[in-house]
Amino acid sequence: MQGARKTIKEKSISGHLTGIFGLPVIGSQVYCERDALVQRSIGSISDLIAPQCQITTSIQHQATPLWPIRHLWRLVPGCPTPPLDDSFYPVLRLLLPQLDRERGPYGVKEHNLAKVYIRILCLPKDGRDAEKLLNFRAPKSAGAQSGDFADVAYWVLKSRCPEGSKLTVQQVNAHLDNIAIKHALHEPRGVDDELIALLRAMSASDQKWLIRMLLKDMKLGIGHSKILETFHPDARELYDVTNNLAKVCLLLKDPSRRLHEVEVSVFSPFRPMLAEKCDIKNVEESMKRGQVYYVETKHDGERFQLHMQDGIYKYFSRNGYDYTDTFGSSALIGVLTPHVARLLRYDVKSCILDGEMMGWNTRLKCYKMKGINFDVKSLKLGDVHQPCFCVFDVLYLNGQVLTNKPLRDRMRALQGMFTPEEGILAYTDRLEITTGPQVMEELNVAIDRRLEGIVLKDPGSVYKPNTRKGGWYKIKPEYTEGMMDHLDLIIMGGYYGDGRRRGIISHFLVGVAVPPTVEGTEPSEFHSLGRVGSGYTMDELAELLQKLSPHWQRVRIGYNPPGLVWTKEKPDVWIAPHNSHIVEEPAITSNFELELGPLVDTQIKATEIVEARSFKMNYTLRFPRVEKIRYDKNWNECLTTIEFENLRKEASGKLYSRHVKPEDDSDGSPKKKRQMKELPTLASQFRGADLSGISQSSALLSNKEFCVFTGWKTLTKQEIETKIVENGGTVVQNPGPDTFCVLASECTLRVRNIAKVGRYDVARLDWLMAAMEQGVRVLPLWTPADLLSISPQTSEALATQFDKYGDSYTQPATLESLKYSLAQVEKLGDAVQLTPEDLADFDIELFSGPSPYGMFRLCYAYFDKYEKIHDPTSKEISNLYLSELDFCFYGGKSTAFIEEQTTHVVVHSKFLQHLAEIQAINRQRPHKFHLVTDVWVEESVKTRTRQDERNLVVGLK
DNA sequence: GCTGATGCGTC
DNA sequence: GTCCGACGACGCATCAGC
DNA sequence: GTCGGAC
Repeated sequence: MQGARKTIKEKSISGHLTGIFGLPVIGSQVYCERDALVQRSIGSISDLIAPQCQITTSIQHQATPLWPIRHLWRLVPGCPTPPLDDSFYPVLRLLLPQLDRERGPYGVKEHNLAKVYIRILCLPKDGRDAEKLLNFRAPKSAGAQSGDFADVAYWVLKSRCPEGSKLTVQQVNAHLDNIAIKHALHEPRGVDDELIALLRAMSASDQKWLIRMLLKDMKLGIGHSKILETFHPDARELYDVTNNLAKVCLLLKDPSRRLHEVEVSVFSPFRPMLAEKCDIKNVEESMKRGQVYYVETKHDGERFQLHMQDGIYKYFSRNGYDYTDTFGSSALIGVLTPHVARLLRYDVKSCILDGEMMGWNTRLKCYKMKGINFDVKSLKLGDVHQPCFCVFDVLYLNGQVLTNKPLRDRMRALQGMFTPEEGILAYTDRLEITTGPQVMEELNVAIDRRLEGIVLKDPGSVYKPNTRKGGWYKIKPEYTEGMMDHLDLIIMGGYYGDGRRRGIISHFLVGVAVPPTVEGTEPSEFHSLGRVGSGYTMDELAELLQKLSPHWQRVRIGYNPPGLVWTKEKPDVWIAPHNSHIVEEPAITSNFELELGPLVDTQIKATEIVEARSFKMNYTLRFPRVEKIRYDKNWNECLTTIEFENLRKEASGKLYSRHVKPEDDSDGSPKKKRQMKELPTLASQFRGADLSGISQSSALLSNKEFCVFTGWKTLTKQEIETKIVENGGTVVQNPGPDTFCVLASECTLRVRNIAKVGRYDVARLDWLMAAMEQGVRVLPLWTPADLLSISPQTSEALATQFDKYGDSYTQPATLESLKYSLAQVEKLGDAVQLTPEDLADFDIELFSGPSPYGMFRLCYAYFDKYEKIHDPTSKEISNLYLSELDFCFYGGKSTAFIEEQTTHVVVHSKFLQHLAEIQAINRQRPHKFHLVTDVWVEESVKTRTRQDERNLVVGLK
């Protein structure tokens, strides 16, 4: 059996090689024959004579000068010089077009190719063949070959192409080079010319292979690992650390010579080490007892590696693409390198760093979430966002390769390699832990901070390029059953599949129902939400298609099927809703509780439902897949637009406003069903006390829900919880939407995390204990001194009270009262430790709608109130206190000096003496600030919206 | 100048 | 366990057509 | 990124 399988495998390799290169290569002899292959394929470069080997079956012994290749290389800016000796490379790069990094993109895919072929073959526009090419996936048009463009093209070309082929491997490579060059030079005509030339010179079956090369998918039924392996036992490993097929061919010319050590090297992009997906449930059992592990935050950015040697820098993306141009090749150029060069320790002469490139908002001082209107690879100088490289590994340092050192040694080497600077260059946060609950705790911290998840690393692991099983584990809440809500969506349409799934409807357009206007009737309108094409097995798909296939109808332009509403994204075929079925897709949309650890109940970041342009709903799911096909549900039971909006708001709405919606408070609204399937339970010491048998002795805390984080003085947490219940209160282990406040005796890590999220007030236990001990009937109002952390709502409420006590915004105030209020503001500003993530939420808030109390959230202002600019010790000459107070109350930040981050300078409307000087300062700044008067602040407060600075600007030219 | 289509990189 | 292809989303660049 | 399927 084993033998039989092996034979098949070998046959497929040799078969394909034979098919393409016309070589009689058999089974395991493939690489033994390699030298012959090289000789035939490329000949000797030195004599400038090209080989005789050529694509596909016929072999023509034709000598071709090689000069075009050499010549062309020079035309490509920044291209490395080609290998100038015998090499299998010209062949291998055709076999593995996806791995070839030396030829740029062709800018041509199926659709463009179809148009080119139609044009150059002068095919009738509405004819059968044109239709075949353009709709190559549709079985009706393309027939038996549907789903494989190259195959479809072959049948179209068959009768129109010359029989024999004359092209050599070199010529093919030269043409492909030409296409890439013409594309890079934005000369589509040039690309056409090349394709025409190729078409004239090649047989139909050669064209088929050429098309596959152009599409960078050879459909060999064999992956690149196997091909490389066949070429040389070390080829794969070498490829993983170089991303360079030419180098692989060059260094591994001799199949019998093994490479003793394959190592990363400076300026060669390696394929980065990956982390294995891991469910938090299984973490504890797979952790070795007593062993130390690292926990790192998993940033949602883009993987990058930085190579440096002697002041030359290069940056490579995950797949080995060079982005040095955007980040900078030296200390003198680029958006990042000038800073990095400054921060690297003086004695670092060469290094390779691995990390995640994040976008940093310089004004809000936070990381930008990936995705929404943002690409870290295309940042420019002067943007509010700048790239920040979060480093988590070092693979090479001052001539020494570190990949084979255990992670803990590499971390030692990394330590101190550079001075981290906020928003520029950072060490990825790392914690040493030993137990499962600690991992859990860290995951929850990550959830609180709306990070993607965490990465668990074995300190003993060595760096293994391109492997997922090397001792790194990524843990995301999504990986745990029960963390997801399930959306029941209706299939609105279908799409024809590709490759393995060719010829059938393989993926779908799904949507939600508009609730019927008359209650009890069936929904008649459905809005598209997204596409989905995975999560089901082929068998499940077959079963579904069997039920659906009688009802598919072709989508025609200009005709909208009744009741189906989509926008840009249109399916190939549609189905009437009453014939359709429901699929269930998972999405994180809501609060969830882990019954584990001292945990925090909160929603995770809202990226699972994302804004989308292509669908009617204007939202879609981020990583969609079908969890279940719901034959048990009727078509009219699918999710409604209203339900979807509610789910969405649960996830993202709260992030915007941090207000609990009134309807959420009333228990009349149906609580969302949540499937908590066999979540792990927690050791009893982490659980809350059993409070069921406690009798109530006071109503002091009635209708109030508390969450106790710590003990107090001699009392344990459970004893405090008991007291709360005795006084009529309720207790939860994790704060939720109904929680009155969190209680703690000191600023523990957990308190700080809660404070960072800023949604809850955290009160000192002293305050509550004092009230309970004194036996007061009404809970005393807290003062800022009673609070460890203040939510924005409470902050606002406190501010309102101060108004009541005389600090009106319009009435003249005494110096004393102002000072008090300002101190208060300052205190609040200190207490509300908003994380960058929160600020980002406010960012969204500000740009997508007005906010009642955060209108100055993005603003950093300098108030021009002293005799000398920038000198708080000089005499005060203009009274801007009121403006400043207002400004700070409504989210602004005032600074003592004009700083880089300063967005506004506020001058008094009656005191304009400093104007010229301030304008002069502004002119020298790369980021200009707005120059406004106190009237701007006043008007903004009055209207509760930030006024356009230009309308109230003074004297700016 | 805007929009939609198309291609190419990331996740 | 591994590898691989078939799928999802985005942003950005470019180009054709309005 | 996700997933199922083949080996």
